[in-house]
Amino acid sequence: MSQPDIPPSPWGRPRKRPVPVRHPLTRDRIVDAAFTVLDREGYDGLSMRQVAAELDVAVSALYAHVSGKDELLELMYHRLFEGVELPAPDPARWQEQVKDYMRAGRARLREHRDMARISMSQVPFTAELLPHVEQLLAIIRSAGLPDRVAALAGDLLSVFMEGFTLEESIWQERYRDMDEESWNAMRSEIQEYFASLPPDRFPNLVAVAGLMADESNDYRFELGMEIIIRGLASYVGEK
Amino acid sequence: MSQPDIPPSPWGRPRKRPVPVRHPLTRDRIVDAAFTVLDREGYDGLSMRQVAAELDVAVSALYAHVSGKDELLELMYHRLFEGVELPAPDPARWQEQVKDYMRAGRARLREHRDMARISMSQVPFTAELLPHVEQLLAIIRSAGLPDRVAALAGDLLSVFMEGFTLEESIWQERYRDMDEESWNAMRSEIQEYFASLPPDRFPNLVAVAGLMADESNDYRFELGMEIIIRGLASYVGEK
DNA sequence: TCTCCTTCTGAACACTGTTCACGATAAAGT
DNA sequence: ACTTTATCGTGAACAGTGTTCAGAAGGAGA
Repeated sequence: MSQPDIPPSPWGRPRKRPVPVRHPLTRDRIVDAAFTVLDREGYDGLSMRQVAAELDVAVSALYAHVSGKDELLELMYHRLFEGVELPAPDPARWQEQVKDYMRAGRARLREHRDMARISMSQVPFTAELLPHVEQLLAIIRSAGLPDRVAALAGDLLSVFMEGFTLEESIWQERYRDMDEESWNAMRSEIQEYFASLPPDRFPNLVAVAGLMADESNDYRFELGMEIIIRGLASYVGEK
Repeated sequence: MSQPDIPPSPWGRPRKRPVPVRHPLTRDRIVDAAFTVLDREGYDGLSMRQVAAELDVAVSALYAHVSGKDELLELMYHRLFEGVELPAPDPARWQEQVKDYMRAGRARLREHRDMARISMSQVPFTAELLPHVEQLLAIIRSAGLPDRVAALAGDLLSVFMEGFTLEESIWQERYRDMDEESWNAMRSEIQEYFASLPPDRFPNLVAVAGLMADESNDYRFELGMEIIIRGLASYVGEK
């Protein structure tokens, strides 16, 4: 089961040695608690002290298992990728496979409040994540894209997925403590606002006002993917 | 012209004081100081106290002009858009116009350290920014894209621009305090690292290793824009 | 000169991430 | 069984954060 170790990336931050603990505090338990706090308090309320409190433990105890908050965030980010299945590349279905990869990513980001914010400040090039990068790259390269496009496509797709989900979650967070009623009021207010802009100065915004305040994020995400993939597909066969 | 300081005699009444408030605090001066601090200390070092110190003023003075740090960040974000020229849409050149818009955005983000991080957590839908959104939308709609695509295109393009620049700046920041030499060492190390991955498990990463560690960010940005625009262009005429 | 009013100050509050000398505790050695 | 030893967790402290608020300073108007 144990594969040969992937050498640690030179830019990754040095880890604390994984000391086998008999009992309680482990990195995993800390990460679990961190997610609990994140979901309850949001990103701005995610503090080492809150995590420690969640575990009924002194703050300083955390630092024996985790080098600091940065590493904790990194570990949370890694959680995102745990247990995702990586299908074998099927050149005939590369577009659908890419979309599935993106959909899965967005879904996982949405599982935890403010997760997109954490994800955005991480660079997915640590050793643990290489298999996923490799897999996406495999799917894209199997489609017959030129290497210079393939090398960028992963970034492009990830940036869209994370950025889109981040924007989604910012809106969501902004109206977090609003009841259904005032949220609907707000929505129609926004729509009215766009529609009521001076049409001579904002003709285009007014024209698409209905579409912009439309809340079908799923559709918008699908369309965004389709646009990018069409762009990628236009390079198939090029050198 | 300031006079040389005479130490106050301990028995005398406290003199009226050192910093004459020649011209008063304004939002603009505060934002200026914030940028100075940002460039010197980075995002994590951008604190209200540092900004106040930059202006030789007590922290609490800031709160008379700015509701809090959030608003300060928003004002900084608005600065980004000040003085950008908005060309009249020319349907024949829409692709180049979109690219120019993106290039300008990236350039402005790169003018200040960590600016991409600030930008990423802002949603460009405040009243001051509407003309810019309108303008980009005008260019896109002039190209003959269906409205549902046009309504998303602005988001898609912005997300790419900001996300790309953010990733750029994360790398840049990570190796901020490195001299030229150790940075080159690091670069070849990274390239070696990718090339030295077990080829049976990471055939695709190994294959494009050279391209990934390639540092021509400008080229990658151009290519990314081209991909998205090709995707958009594929919708021209569709309904 | 006296009052009003705006602008700025100083101190305080409740937090934050991180470090470190110190105890408790359980395993290992005798 | 008793002692040693090493590890894990504690509590307190440090230096910093955003924000608030009573009050002082200074100029304008009466």
